[in-house]
Amino acid sequence: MPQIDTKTRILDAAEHLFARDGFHSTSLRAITGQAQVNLAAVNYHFGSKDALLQAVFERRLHPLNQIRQDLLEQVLHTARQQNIRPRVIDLIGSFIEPTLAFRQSESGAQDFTTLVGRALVEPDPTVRDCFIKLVTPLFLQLSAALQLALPQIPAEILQARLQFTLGAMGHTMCTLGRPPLELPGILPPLPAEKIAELLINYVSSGLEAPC
Amino acid sequence: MPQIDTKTRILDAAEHLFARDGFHSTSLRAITGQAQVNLAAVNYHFGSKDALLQAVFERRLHPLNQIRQDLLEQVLHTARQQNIRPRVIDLIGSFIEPTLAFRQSESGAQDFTTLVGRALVEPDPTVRDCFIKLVTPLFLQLSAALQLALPQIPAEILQARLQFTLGAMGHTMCTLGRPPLELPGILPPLPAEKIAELLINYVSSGLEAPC
DNA sequence: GTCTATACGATGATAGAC
DNA sequence: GTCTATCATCGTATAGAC
Repeated sequence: MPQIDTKTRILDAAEHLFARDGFHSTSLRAITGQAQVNLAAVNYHFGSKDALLQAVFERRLHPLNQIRQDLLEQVLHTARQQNIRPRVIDLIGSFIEPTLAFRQSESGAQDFTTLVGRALVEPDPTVRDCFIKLVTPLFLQLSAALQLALPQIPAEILQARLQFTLGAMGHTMCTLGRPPLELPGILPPLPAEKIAELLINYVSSGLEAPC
Repeated sequence: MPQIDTKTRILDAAEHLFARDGFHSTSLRAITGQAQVNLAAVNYHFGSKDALLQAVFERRLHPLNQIRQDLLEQVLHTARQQNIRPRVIDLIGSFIEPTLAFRQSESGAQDFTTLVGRALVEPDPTVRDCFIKLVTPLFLQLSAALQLALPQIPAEILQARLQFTLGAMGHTMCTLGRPPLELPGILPPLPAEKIAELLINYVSSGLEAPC
């Protein structure tokens, strides 16, 4: 009798191996081997390898996006009440801070951020689209909120800047555990909370820059 | 008789397939098949699959880094002559603009930027280290130059911000060709030159932000 | 419902004859 | 250098035990 149920064991193993080796380089046999379950269990519980990938994304993203969305709406609500524009730093904070907190708390979350980093640069639609469609709704909300906070910035410029932000954030999250550039002349890495604070500061400044 | 020599055909095919499918998911057979050369030719010309990857990186990075370094030294030289601090926007421009120009000009450069994007998030040292060691010298020079331009920023903060910059830049370069988020509510993408200008503006602002 | 054992067809790696 | 026979491994499907 396993302590953890089969579905979870498969998800944990898949998350780890997809992050470490990439989706296409990871075989179902490697996953079921690590999870100590039968090969066919993947097909039984998830239907296919693609569906398993989607389940790996959903398990983490659904609760995380819920938190981010709640925070975002809270920021917007407060601003509306006070009849002022929301602050960029608060909007961005509602997006970045839960991500960081989540990454620190849950075991396997580090693997997950690596997987997200991979998905962001993946040209193959199997992996990329699977991730993109889960974050797009929230991303559009954030985009609209930032447009509200920065009405003087043209929409297409703001959108480009949001892409830069996504890149900075994704890269930071998925390389947080590792040494930044493993070579001499590099200072020891800062603690994750400090990095998050610096990142929010950095991207806020970039988003608000005069055109 | 081929119009292009065997080594180049292998490099072109490897660059394309490594970018599209990832290093580990690309077989030598796929490469030699696309290049229309014999399977053994890879081992003859490059020695191994790993060495081929390194050659793919070097072919693009050596000339590109040379240009970036020349530009960087030119910016530093001008500042020294005028006895003023170099401007962040010029330093960052010397790093980003040649990359963009190169990406636009050379065929296959788009594949290459995708490959770089992959290398930046790759946990496996085979791919990652191979790339990192080729960009580190220039990266350290840029880091030192920015420290000169921004003496009021503590070194460890500047270093974190440089990592954010690397993330924003890497992500931008490797997703330039694709639609940013392929869903409704998204505006048509801007031309690459405009994106580069916005990116330089964005990261400069982020780097210079008050602590 | 859950899980296991096993099989299938496809694809790719490997090594030895030519 | 090339071709080919052989073998390993892939994702998926199915039959049946608990």
